[in-house]
This record gives sequence, C-alpha cells and structure tokens, in this order.
Amino acid sequence: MEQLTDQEKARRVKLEKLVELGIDPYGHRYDTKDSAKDIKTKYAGKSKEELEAENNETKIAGRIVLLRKMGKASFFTLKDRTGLIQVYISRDNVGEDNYTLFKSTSDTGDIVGVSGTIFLTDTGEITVRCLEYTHLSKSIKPLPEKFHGLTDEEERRRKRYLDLITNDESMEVAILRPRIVRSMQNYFDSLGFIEVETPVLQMQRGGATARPFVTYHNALQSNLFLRIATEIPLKKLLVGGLERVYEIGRIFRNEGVDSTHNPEFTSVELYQAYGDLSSMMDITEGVIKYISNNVFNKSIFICDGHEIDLSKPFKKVYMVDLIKEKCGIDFKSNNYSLDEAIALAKEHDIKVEKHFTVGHIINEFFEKYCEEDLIEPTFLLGHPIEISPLTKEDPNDKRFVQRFELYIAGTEYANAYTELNNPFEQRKRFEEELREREAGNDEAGDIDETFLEALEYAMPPAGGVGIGVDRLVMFFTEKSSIRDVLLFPHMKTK
RNA sequence: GACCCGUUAGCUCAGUAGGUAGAGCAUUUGACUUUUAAUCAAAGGGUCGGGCGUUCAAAUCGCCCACGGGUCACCA
Repeated sequence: MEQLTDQEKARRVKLEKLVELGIDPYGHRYDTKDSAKDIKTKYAGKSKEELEAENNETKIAGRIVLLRKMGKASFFTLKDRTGLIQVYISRDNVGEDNYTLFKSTSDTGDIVGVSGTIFLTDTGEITVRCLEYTHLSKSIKPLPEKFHGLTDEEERRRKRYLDLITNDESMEVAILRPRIVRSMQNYFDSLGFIEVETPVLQMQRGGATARPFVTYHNALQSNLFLRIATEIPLKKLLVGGLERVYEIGRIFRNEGVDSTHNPEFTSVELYQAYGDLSSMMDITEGVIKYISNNVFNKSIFICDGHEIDLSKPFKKVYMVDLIKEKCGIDFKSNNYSLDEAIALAKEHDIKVEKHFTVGHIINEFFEKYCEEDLIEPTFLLGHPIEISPLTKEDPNDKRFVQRFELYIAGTEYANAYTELNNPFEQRKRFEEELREREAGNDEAGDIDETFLEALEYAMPPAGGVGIGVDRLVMFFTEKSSIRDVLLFPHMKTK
C-alpha cells in the first residue's frame, strides 16, 4: 500500500463517518426520474414564478463535479451521462441531519442522488432544489482540477474514466463513435446486407499483407493467428449464397504504433455478389454521405487542416496518371522492364526491395510523390496487379487490377475491388505471393487451400470494400490521433 | 528503429551565473441561506520520473534507463 496523501486520508475519514451514521459508502440502486439534459430541455424558458407555481418534482443521480459549500445552504453541480445540472441544498429544505450529512461527508467525485423540485436561481440557472440527499458512492481519490481538467495526454489515455469525467469532448467522441457505427449498419442493412461475425482466431493468415500476432492453443497444440483481415471468410459466405454480407470487426496487426495505427483496430468489410468496383464506389461514397447527413447533419469537416466538403461528388483518378503528372513518367504507355523501372526508381530516390517488381515500383512512386496531395475525397484507381493478390485484373491491361482506394487529406480510408473469383488465377496469385515471401517480403501471405476450394464451388462475381472505422471516426470527429477515438488505446505498461 | 521535446504537490503550471522548492485549484480549520472557476481568513501538503556521475553544493550540468508527445522511417 502506498502512502496516502492528506486528501485521501480526509476522504477516508468522511467514509468512516458515513459508516458511523449507518450509511453504506458504496450504496444501492437509485431510480431516477430525469437526466440532467431532460431537466434542462423540459423546463427551458420558464419563468421563476411559473416554475415556483408548478413545483415540478424530479429525481436525479450523478457525480459531484463542483461544490460550493456555505453555512446553511450550498450549491453543487452534478454530472450524469447527459451533462451538468446544478443542485441547491439548504438546511431548511432537507433538515438539519440531512444537511449535516451532506456538508460533512460530501466531496467532489462522490456519486449522489437528489430528489427535489425545479426552480430558477436569481442568476437564471435551472436548478434542482434538493428535498432529499442520498449518498450513493464515495470517491476516496480527488478529481483532477476543476477548471483545467486532466490535460496530460498519457493520464487521459491510461485513466480514460478521469478523462471522460473531466473532458466533455472525450465523452462526446465516446458517444459519437457508436452512433457512426450504428448509422453505417443502418445504411448497409437498408441495402439488404447481412451483418455477420467470423473468427478472430485463424489457422492461416490472409486477406491482407501484414505481420500477424501469433498465439497458442493449448488443447489443439497449435499456433493460431489473430486475423489481419476479415476478407477470406466473408468471401466464403458469398460462395455459400449469403450474397450481401458485411462484418464490423476487430483486426490485429503486429506493426508500429503511431497516431494513425493501433495494434488492434476496427474495420468494416462488405461484399456484394453480382456487384463490381463501381457498385463499391456507390456504397462507399453513399455510406460516408449518409453518416454525415444522419449523424452530423452537415457536410463540411476539417481534416488535417483542410476543409473537406462531402456534398461534392468524390473524384476519380488513376495511379499511373498521377505519377505521370507529378514525375513525368508514363508507366501506362511504356511497358518498362524491371531493370528500367529500377533505374527510374533510383533516379527518383526510391528504395527498391529485393522482392520488387515493376508493380511495386509504380506503387512506391505513388506513395512517395502523389499520396499526400489527394486532399479532396478521391477514388484512386488502377493499382498494379502485384500488390493486389485478391483482385480481378483489368481486362484492358493485365498489369493492373480493378481496384480503388479512397483518399481524403492524404490518408487512405477505404480499399475496394472487383473480387477475383477464378480459382485458377487465385492459385497463381497465391503462388506469386509465396515467391515474394521467399524473396524476403515477410508480410506476404500463405496459400489458403480452404479458400481455393471454396472458389472451386464457384463464387459469384462480386465487389468488395474495406473501410477503416477508426479513421472514419477520426474524420467525422475531427481528431488527428487514433488514440482520441479509442477509449483504451494501446499503451506500454509503466 | 532514428531524431526532437516533455516528466516538479492530488490536478494545472512557474522555477538558470548550480546555493534551504513556488503559485492557483484541491485539502484541513473557521465565517457565510441564491452560489456558479463562490468569496474571505489561517494551516498542512514535495525522494523535483528512476539510476549513475561532475561539484563544497544538482529540479537546474553530463551519461544511461523508463514512460509520454511530436517528426520521420515502417505500414495495401
């Protein structure tokens, strides 16, 4: 047990006092009648006299966040999930004993119940006149400072509960995130999509290139991977005839941690039988606009210092055209050999890995010279086939595939393709990936025989899209760090 | 993984020719029946992130470590 501060000691003395008075410091059920917000909206605009005449009764509960104790009457501010409400408590209203109980045992941070009537103070604030004060739960640690709150980023994230008590914005994000997700579900459901859940623990990694977390199953005596994507099982469901499926799920990637990457994050992946790339564009653009209208009722959001207007149609641009524009190299018309491409890469200060092919180099050109300039919502099209192992090729140019990534303010938000459903071609792509892995790309996947077998039963032609939920929440809540939209972001143990 | 910045009272922050550690809020005691960052008076509260070193003397200078923030690298 560490040394107690004087404040902690003082609070424990008050706790003892409650026990002596026969009051459980950690109390019981308390049925409220209103929330803070209920009261404020219900009685807004009424005059002092009207409220006095109506004598409206209420019953509320919450945490004391501000306390103004005076001789025979006091004020305190109660905070519940909806906000703040002021309470007036006086000896004449609650009686000598109840007032003494309040005055001698309450602290900021305590959770209490109040029943009373509504009135307007001289300064015009809607206030609950306490007629009965009920202690519910004792806080034996002091709350962060009432005015500045908790500002230390580390403490805010490690002790999110204090952040939520102190910083309204954190509470707001916590509430907005599920509303965004729910809105997304409503939109997909309205289009006939079925939400499913697929395993987090997998025998094989796949559906993306990323380093996985590995865990061990004791009874099976085998290693399991935490999924790095939901793609493969969802496509098996297309084979099974579900036709329109999506999953909102936690993904795990064993990679670096920074302001846009958390080891576990949430994605939504959606697959539509008989659809293709352009169906996915409609759905992606549609869901984002749907959220902006239904949750936020506005179309302009500030992202990384840029004003982004979602009411405009999203742009479309081809990767090779962008590179031509920025670097003057035309990868489309010139069918460069690998050696030529490597030479161009070196001229342009691009690091070439051992496993690189022309397609990888094209992608590097895009990432180095073009990505950050995609500010307006833009569908980036025409990815090289080598970096897209699960995507149907472009029938007009087999070096590229039918794929798009959605960029806003230089950041990727979605990734979609016309799904590869040819089992022969899929096997070839897996084999190429395996070669890449042998050449040194430790993020390339394995051959997934269970998936190939599913494809052999015929998967309908389909479009699929994956959207980063955390990043979408960051966009809509105008946060620059993923840690601001996760209640409990990954932190090192101290 | 590299570099930069930060870590001082419960919280928010000051604090260099190196010379006994400060404020506001919070706490304790007293006053106060419409306050609202309540006010007034008094008091208590610190191993200055951890370790090592330089020095008569380190919150302050140097080195190492931990954690956090940022930039970059990595990252479909």
